[in-house]
Amino acid sequence: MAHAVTLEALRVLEAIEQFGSFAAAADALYKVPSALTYTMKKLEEDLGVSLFDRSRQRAVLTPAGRLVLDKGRTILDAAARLEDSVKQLESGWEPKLRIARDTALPELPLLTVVGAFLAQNRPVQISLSEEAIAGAWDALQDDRVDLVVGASGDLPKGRFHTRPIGELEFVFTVAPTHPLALTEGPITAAQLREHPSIVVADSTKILPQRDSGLFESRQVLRVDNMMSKVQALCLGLGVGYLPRHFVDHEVMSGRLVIRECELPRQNHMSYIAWRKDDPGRGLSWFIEALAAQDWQLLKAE
Amino acid sequence: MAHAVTLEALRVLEAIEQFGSFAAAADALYKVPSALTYTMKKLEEDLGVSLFDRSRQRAVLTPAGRLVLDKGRTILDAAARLEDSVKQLESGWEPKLRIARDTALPELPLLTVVGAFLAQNRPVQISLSEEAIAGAWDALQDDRVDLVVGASGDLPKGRFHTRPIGELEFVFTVAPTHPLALTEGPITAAQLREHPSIVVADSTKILPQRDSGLFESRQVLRVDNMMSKVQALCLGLGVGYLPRHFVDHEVMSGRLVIRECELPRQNHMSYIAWRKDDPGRGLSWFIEALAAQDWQLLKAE
DNA sequence: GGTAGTATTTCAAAAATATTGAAGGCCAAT
DNA sequence: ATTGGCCTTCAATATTTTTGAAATACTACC
Repeated sequence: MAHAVTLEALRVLEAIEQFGSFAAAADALYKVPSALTYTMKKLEEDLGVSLFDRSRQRAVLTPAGRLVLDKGRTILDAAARLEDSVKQLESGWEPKLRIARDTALPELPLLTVVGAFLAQNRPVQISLSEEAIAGAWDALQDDRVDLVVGASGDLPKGRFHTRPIGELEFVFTVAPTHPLALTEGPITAAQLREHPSIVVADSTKILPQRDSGLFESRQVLRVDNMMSKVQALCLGLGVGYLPRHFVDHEVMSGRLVIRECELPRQNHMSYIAWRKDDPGRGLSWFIEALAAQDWQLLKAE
Repeated sequence: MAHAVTLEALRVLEAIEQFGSFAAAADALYKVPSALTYTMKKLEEDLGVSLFDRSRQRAVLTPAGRLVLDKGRTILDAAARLEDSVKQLESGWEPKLRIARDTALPELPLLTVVGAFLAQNRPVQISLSEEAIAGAWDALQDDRVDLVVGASGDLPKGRFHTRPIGELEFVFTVAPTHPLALTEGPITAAQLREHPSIVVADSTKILPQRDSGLFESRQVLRVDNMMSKVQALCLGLGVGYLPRHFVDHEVMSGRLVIRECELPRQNHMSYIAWRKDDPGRGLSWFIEALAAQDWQLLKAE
């Protein structure tokens, strides 16, 4: 057979893995188990590999099966997106719009904009997700999202369009109960090393951990989003820089104090970014709306 | 119908576009034209769009058809690679290995290594291509190649493994007949502006042109590889920096002269780079062989 | 350790889908 | 106008997929 794999076979494979058995998958697909057996047998035969270990009752994926499943998923994804693109071509509205927010940005402004969009009752499904550090770029890169809010850092421009939305300002904070809350003068690098620091880890799965807090601390606690970092700081588990807009409220309520630190953290420009495909009407609307939104950052330009 | 597209339909679509007509595609696919009509009709029906404009004798793609074709191609590609990965899983040898060389690197060392590989008679098809500037990274990114030799510049590390192979040294050259060949002292920025410069353009399709020669010249001639640049320089069409190893031979034969220039061009480190998938035995072999090869660069480290 | 229950496969029959070839229409070039 | 090439339609045919019943094998539970 010239070409082994079919989307149908990949779908069946995915369902089997997802539902845990041929029988369950057959139910979900409104088919009969033997139909799945047939499809999988054929795929195995055509690929010349066995995809399942059938030595026991419950069929379990072989490494080859896992490989085909993993790569197959991205193919199925791409196929689904193809269908979406076609729909977009008709109305101009994309059926789905996936938006990621960098964890350093406040959630409220985004939700406000999303609310305004939903009120228009467009045929566009919105998905929101949160990314940290380079994760936002990666998500865009890998076509896991269509629009990123708050991406920053060394931007892999070129394949993306970007638009600055403001500058993130970081302040060094500790809990009022923390030893470093009471010391005199700016906190030194030496003092820092004496205390754990809280760091938001890169949400990228692929990257070797690259951290946002850069100082070398005796111990580092990694969390995967900014709210966790705020919590950890408030509890006095460690010290670290926070975006200013996160801090104000906590300082007011006495849960955190701002200190000066010898190792300053650069401000960085925050962007919205999207892929250089032709944007649907939904994406275009969001770009404008998000750019006009107040993100509680230092003014852009 | 739940899911419209099938790989088979995409293949047919691609063949029709490639061979220019239903009839020719049918021939190529060893089918009869009406079979293709049937497949395409079904795809159109399922997608709810017409893919061909049939108002005239020869069916021609509609914009929707073009869209499906373009996106479909990458899906077909991915499917083909899936099958290759499965084969790789058995023997360890990947069926195909696509290697890109940055145009700033000499071709000979690569060909030497490739020769040594071919002599081993492995079941691996090698494809070579040439990229300029960021094109190499993009090719890797987009999965158009598996291994890049000579990538440099701000490297989007993280999702790639890299290994330095040496430092590229650039020297400013002009033809002996060129007016700037005879001036006194280092060439100034002002003098530069008086003459066209030859620039290797980014081979990336997506990026807005980003050039490797950075000075502002009155006029810029863009070429897409280093050999063209050498030719253009030898002909005295303009001036520009060249990697040293390209220059030696031309200087010996009197076709170029080296001048000093006020706007120096930084050396940059050259890398081999590959994706962080599990490498096949072919890729592993090449990584070692290429790293051990003498690239006529300044020594790495 | 037997047994009921569940999971998968096998197989032949039935259903659905794809392919074929002949016929027809239409365009374009001679 | 005529001819030849290109695409579609349609009914017949071939192929592929689905089904359900029976067979086999494993698990877990008494």
